[in-house]
Amino acid sequence: MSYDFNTIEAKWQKYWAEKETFKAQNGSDKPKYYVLDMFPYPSGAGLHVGHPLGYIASDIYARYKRHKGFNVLHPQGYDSFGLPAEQYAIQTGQHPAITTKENIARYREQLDKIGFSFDWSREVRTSDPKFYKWTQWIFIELFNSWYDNEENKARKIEDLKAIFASEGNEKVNAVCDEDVVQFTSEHWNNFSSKEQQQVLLKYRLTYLAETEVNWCPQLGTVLANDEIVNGVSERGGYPVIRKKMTQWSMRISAYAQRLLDGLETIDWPQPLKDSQTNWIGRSQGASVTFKVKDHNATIEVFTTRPDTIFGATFMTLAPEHELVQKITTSEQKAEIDAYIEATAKRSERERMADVKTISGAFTGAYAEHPFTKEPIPIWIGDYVLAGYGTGAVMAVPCGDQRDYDFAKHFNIPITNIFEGVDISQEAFADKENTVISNSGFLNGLPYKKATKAAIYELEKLGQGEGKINYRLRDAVFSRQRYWGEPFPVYYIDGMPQMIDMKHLPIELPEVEKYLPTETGEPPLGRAEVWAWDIEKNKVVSNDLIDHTTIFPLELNTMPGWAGSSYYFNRYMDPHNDEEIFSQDAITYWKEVDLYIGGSEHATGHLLYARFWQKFLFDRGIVPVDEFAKKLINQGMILGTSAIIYRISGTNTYVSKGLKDQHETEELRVDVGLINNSDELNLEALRQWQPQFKDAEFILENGKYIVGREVEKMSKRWYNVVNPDGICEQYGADSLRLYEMFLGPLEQAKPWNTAGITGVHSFLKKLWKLYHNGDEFEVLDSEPTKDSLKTLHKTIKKVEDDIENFSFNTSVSTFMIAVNELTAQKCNSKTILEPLLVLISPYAPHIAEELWAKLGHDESIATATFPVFEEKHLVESTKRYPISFNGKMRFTLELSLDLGKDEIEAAVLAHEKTQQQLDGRVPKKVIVVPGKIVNVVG
RNA sequence: GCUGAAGUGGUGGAAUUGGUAGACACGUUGGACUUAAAAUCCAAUGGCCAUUAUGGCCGUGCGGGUUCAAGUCCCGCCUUCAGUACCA
Repeated sequence: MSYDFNTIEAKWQKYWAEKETFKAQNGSDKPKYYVLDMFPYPSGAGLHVGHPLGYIASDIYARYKRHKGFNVLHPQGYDSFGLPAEQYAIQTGQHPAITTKENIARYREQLDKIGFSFDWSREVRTSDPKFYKWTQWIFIELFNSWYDNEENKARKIEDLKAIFASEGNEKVNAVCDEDVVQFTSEHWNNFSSKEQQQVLLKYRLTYLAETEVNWCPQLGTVLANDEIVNGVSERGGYPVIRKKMTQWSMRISAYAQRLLDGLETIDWPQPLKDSQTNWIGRSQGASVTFKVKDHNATIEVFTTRPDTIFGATFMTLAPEHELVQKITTSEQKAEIDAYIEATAKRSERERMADVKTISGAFTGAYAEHPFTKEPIPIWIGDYVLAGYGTGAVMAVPCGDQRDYDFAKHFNIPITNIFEGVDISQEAFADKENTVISNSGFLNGLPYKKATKAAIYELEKLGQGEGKINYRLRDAVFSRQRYWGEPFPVYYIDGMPQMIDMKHLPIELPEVEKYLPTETGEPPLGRAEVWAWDIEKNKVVSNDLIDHTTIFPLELNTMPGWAGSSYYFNRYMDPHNDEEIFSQDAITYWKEVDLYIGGSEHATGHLLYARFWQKFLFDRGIVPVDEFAKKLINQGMILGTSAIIYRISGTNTYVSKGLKDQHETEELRVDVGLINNSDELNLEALRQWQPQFKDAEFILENGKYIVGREVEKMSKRWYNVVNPDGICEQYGADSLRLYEMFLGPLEQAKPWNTAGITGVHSFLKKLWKLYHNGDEFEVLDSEPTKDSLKTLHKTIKKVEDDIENFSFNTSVSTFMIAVNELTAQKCNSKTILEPLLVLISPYAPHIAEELWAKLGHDESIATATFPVFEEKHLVESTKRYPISFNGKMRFTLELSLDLGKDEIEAAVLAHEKTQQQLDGRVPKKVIVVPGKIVNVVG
């Protein structure tokens, strides 16, 4: 019987599904282990071979952990809200729910063919109302919370109301909007309900605010910072402009420090941690308040170098700074207005691309230096960003290159406050080697002491304090889209009201078109039934809005990251309609032990998910404040495009080796048209696209050889390889092994279908090992010492490899083992049975088949991982470290079972006499001039 | 510019962490089997030189250094990829 992988794989996939082999129980005597993949967005294009890489790795680990006696949770689901389905709906009128459902069905079919051990009974979809009920619930919880800096955690808004009612807000140390004014309990109690709501909104963890947002006109929506790449939208590459809008925001800035601190406690890749650290952007310094001369106004700046305050010879405000209009003198007004207009016109992208050009304008106003009381001219310039710090800087040209360049450009005086430093060419920014001079009370002090002293003096004046500033901004949470979670929010008198939890979910209404309305409202503005009846507690028709009992509902939807910020917890108890998850479930599973996914989510999903987890922790809903202990970023699998060379102006194509003789242009063709040796199938090409029907070819040695280029797998380059075809031709086990064999999990690597024959023939050899001719035959015979050695060597290596996520090398180990066992003609059950368990995480189908043939009724998934016994390896070479002449240290590799002293003596003896060692002679002794370095037995 | 990772045969990649560099596989070449092809099996395969046993020299981006011993450690360069960018 030959290795009929198609039949075997279909059989076992059906078996696993029917027997629910991989269904996880909430609770067990075994220790728990939670292995999670980043759930996919089901796009219309289906899976290519790059997608399953991480899933295969996590599946191997999950299956391994089951063999090791763990109760493993390994779920899968779909991140099914998103822009592509909506764009498709706009173009075709097809409801996104239908497109999404179809795409999911296709994904599932493809995933099933690869033989994953997912517990599909726990599947979640973010676009399923049963799921987004809980997304809405978390939103409400955030709305009903505030961040207490004293306790350093989120607390219920009820607590805050109680504090306001009894003592006002004077003593409250909370993360809140900057414009809150102080009030007493008496004030509070006399506020109208609306006034109270307005005040509370400034404290809530999700709040409504007029914010300047990244507006993308082409997409008709607001984008978060991480959805913008190089000043254009990540999806589609459209321009993005700044615009003021009333939006929901998430007060993630409250968690900036804890998000940083938490990184210390989790085992995530350093590059990923670095980019989160960078994104949060903590900088320590001071805030300094400058009085504006002749105005009742002050300018607050943030600086990391308060020690250089005596070097401040001017100030620069961002053009958008609110004080600009107020302080600009009439003589300077025209110039300032012109400059502001010019900068506003420049897109974010132009501003970024053009950082070299120095521009700015003088307001005519002066600030007063806190210590010298000298006047300091106030300028505006677009190198100061409105969105960072206070949107204003004290410019110290001698210590900051940008200030220096600005000063030179506008002929502003530069004062040198550094001892023994030449600043005639450039600014001096080396903190560590700074000695301050020309700076009053700071003279002679180094950076650290000067900083301390400056802050101390500023505090005395009441014009500054030490401060930590973060780059991390609150996250805008509104999207002007249809295909997202609706907010559980209606408005009374312009103030947002939460819909009671028991009426959730608020389901998406039907609309006839998925575009924004003519008046610029989000698509939900088109819904005819989208108003809230507070008496009936249900969504009713818009016509009925009377602002007495029926009120308008929020028209925005939530962003893509809403559902993905907690889905990992929902898998623990996915069908619970009463709670987001039971406390039993979350107490048992706690957190994700291993999370595998792409590094592109570093500053998006992975940051927001950590934020929500910390919030849920503060509110006692989850037991740990980091959701994933260990995370691995799998590398991208790249495509190997095929290139043909057209002679310019003709329909003649020249083979790669001859292309230099002609003037050619490159065209990419489908990689499916290429055989294993880069030869193009001309007939298939002619049929592929009409333009090649009458093409002519200049061949070399009778063949057309294509050029190859490694690049991202994409339909555009015709280099996409579909896993279905691979499964059909070589089997899922081959696909799984090959994806691992390609290279280290975390590294980007090119796909080349040709190489799969290596792992495929390994599987055929493995199959043969269990067969005598056509008959299955495994005997109860005593294993040979060599076979035991092979087995235990393999156990050791594979176990180490899996623990270190170095799956590529264990595939090689299997190959070596099978080759050795074949050469040993091993047919002993003692060897062949545990070997299957080792291989089963990688190639589960063939392992199940052979396992069943060995007479097991239960799935191999229930088998125990074989135990490594060192005694079987003692016959092999062994390393002995010895010292020699008291100084040199050697490692001797011998197949002799000798003691340390004997070896030392033996080596000395051998070196001198080349005589026998204890009756046995090492095969080879490597000698470097006069000294033995290595002995190989 | 800054941060991080990495440079090993024709290719993907190994190397027990300082101890025989190139495991394993692809590809290539030769051979066996076959009418033929596919499949399968065997052999060779870093470079140069020598050779009808065996052998020698050079080799892990470049230049130095430490060491009996360096792909691995140290110093200085070069290149590539990824992230980030007027962050005060």
